[in-house]
Amino acid sequence: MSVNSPRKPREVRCETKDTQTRLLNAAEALFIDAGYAGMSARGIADRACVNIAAMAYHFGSKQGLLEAVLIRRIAPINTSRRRRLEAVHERRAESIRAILHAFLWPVFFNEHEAPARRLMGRVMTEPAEVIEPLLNLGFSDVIEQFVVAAAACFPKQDRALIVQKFSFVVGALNLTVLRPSEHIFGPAPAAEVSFDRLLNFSVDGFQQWPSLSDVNKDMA
Amino acid sequence: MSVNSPRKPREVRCETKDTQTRLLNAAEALFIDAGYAGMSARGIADRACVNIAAMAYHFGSKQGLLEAVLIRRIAPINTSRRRRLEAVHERRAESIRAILHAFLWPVFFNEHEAPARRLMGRVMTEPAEVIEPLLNLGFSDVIEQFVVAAAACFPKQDRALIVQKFSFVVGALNLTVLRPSEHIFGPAPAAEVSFDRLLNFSVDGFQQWPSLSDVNKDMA
DNA sequence: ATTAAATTCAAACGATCGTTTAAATACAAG
DNA sequence: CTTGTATTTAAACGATCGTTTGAATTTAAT
Repeated sequence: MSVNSPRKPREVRCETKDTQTRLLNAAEALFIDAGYAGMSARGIADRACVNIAAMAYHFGSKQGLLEAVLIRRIAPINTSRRRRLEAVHERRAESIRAILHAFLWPVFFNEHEAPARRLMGRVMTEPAEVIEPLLNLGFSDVIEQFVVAAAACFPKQDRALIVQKFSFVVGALNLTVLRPSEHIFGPAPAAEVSFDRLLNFSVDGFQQWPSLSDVNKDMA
Repeated sequence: MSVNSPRKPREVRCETKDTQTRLLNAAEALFIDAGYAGMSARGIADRACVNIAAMAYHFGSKQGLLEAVLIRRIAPINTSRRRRLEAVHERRAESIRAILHAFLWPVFFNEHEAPARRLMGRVMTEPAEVIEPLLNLGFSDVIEQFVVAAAACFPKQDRALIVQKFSFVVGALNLTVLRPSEHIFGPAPAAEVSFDRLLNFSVDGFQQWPSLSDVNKDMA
């Protein structure tokens, strides 16, 4: 069965970085492809060219390694999100576009680009017990701050509506960066293109636009 | 470790339906929670109150059981999507709202409601090798038809832009129905509420609204 | 060179994985 | 009841799982 096929032999020679970094990179790649349950300790060790026991020595356990993988990528993204949101507040430029820009930008443009993007997409789809420890690291706090900022832009809209609209943005972001099935939507556009499109789409979705009939009335 | 904790004992008595249905229901529930790699044959058998060998007898393999699970829920949804899109064409009412309505409605409102919704959300996040056999069952064909219909609504927009906007809708839909982390966005609203909000959000995102500055210019 | 700490290693642990086998049971038709 | 088919069962298969052990090796400081 293809799904349970034995591990493929590594096609590329191993990296030259230190053991911990090689473990982090290998675990990251396998987690992105197969999720937590689908990545095996031996698969990680093989890809990282380290002994199977190195994982326990450096990270305590498979779960500990995953947490280190997630923190390495997601903590910088969330830090960047916080800083950008603060900057928006400082220049009193709290438009929904500026807020969503601050939320989306760090995912598409950061020092680790693609791996960080796909990690961000994968982690949200994992079972609750896998990501629960991560959520306690300030992930939901950042979301909360952005929801508050977005709600301030639309004082007439229900708070619950704002929350759900924000979840729509997160969902669209997830599928965009994870790209689980290029068979369906084709190859991913450049990050700059996807970012612009997603930002425009999200801003328009957040806006409470007049209905089309009203617009036509105004035209008349 | 909580992630690798032993299977919890079933708290509810087993269903009274036939073996195949019990297997399908059990596999569906475990797949929704943990994905393909995270659901075990013995966990399925335990939950369905059947012998471990029953899975191979009735469905050939774990993979065969998963395919049956997916077909049972997703085929009706896609059939409904096709019918509704055809109806839109027949009454010559091809607005983006009507098209997205036809696409989203069958996910929120069908005879199996919540299980079908969450299955739909989970399957899109699985590794490619897991869902590949499913995609050959007309899944991507349906998407393609809707993309064509949506593109016809906006002849001035790039086809690639339409495709990506549609992927945004699918992503927002996925997170809405999967709800991997209620810790972040709180409990899910009623299906009717989520459907309305997602439809409005998606329609507005698809529209090529004038920029805010242009609107203000028109107001002046 | 000697010592001590840090790291890597081969090997094995018990547990669980998906799957298979062959016997036991249930069931329907003659 | 008898026969034959359909289904369920207990038991075991080899493979892989995450983790642990203790010795070998490397590294750095004296």
